[in-house]
Amino acid sequence: MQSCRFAFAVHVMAVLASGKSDCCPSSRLAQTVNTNPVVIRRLLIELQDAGLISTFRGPHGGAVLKRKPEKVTLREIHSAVDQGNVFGTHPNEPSQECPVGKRIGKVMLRIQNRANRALERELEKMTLADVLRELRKG
Amino acid sequence: MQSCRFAFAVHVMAVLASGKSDCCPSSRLAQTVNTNPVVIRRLLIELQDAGLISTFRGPHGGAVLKRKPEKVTLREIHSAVDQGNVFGTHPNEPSQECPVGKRIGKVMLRIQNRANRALERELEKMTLADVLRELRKG
DNA sequence: TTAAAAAGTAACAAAGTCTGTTACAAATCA
DNA sequence: TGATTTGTAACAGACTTTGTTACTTTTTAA
Repeated sequence: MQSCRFAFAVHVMAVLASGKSDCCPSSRLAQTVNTNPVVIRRLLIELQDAGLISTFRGPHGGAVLKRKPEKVTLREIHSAVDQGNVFGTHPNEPSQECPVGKRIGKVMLRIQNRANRALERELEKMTLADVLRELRKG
Repeated sequence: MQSCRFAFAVHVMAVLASGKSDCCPSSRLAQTVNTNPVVIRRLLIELQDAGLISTFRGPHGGAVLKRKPEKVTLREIHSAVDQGNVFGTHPNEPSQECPVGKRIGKVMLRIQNRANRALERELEKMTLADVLRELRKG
């Protein structure tokens, strides 16, 4: 299966950005995403490490955005929660006796890098503010 | 983990393209990729369905390219063996009571489509002939 | 006609990943 | 001091992926 962490993260960030409340606890985020609070907290840690949010403990604690939605790109959210490879590589080393097998690894790495960067470029074009606009449009 | 099918498929196509032999059996392909012949045969079926190769049974059977390497893009190879979503969506339906949860699905679909298309555009720029050139360069 | 070689296919095992869950420790506030 | 919330560890269940075995079907050639 594919990971849904990016979808969860965009959802969480959108809720925080449309925030009527200052601090949103993981329990509330979990309700709207429809998952377990621990799943959300694990996400929040990654978003926090990426500098996108802050979290606070204790009563009235929770998560808040550190930046305005216009200043948060989807690339930042993506790279915060998803390790960045679009597709996988050979799990076992190919035959070093075959001229293709001997060098395919390096070539695949270049292809991977180009694919990763293309994805990042596209995600860089979209901000959390764009997501909010789309949400309002319906 | 991520699927390595695309890497395997590019490897296989490169071997077929650099083909000293007309027909390459799955057993030989499996050797250079370093995996099991059945894994290769499953790939070959998908490449065949995509119109990129032909396979033949019986002695001296195996796989052959149907087109010249210059006419095969990496996008074609990719879409032949990888279902085309860069990242996953919510496994459980989000809360329909939350204004974000209610509409995030559609918005994520648009984001997904843009990401998928960006990846395809990049892979479309590279052909199997480019891969062969890179392999020779080292 | 028969034997050998190859793809096609089904069934299953093993490993890994991912989400979800429970439980508890640490921190914070009233 | 007690309530609330994050942080964190441990584990279960489901799913995906690769690899493996075994068998059928097709094809070639002796």
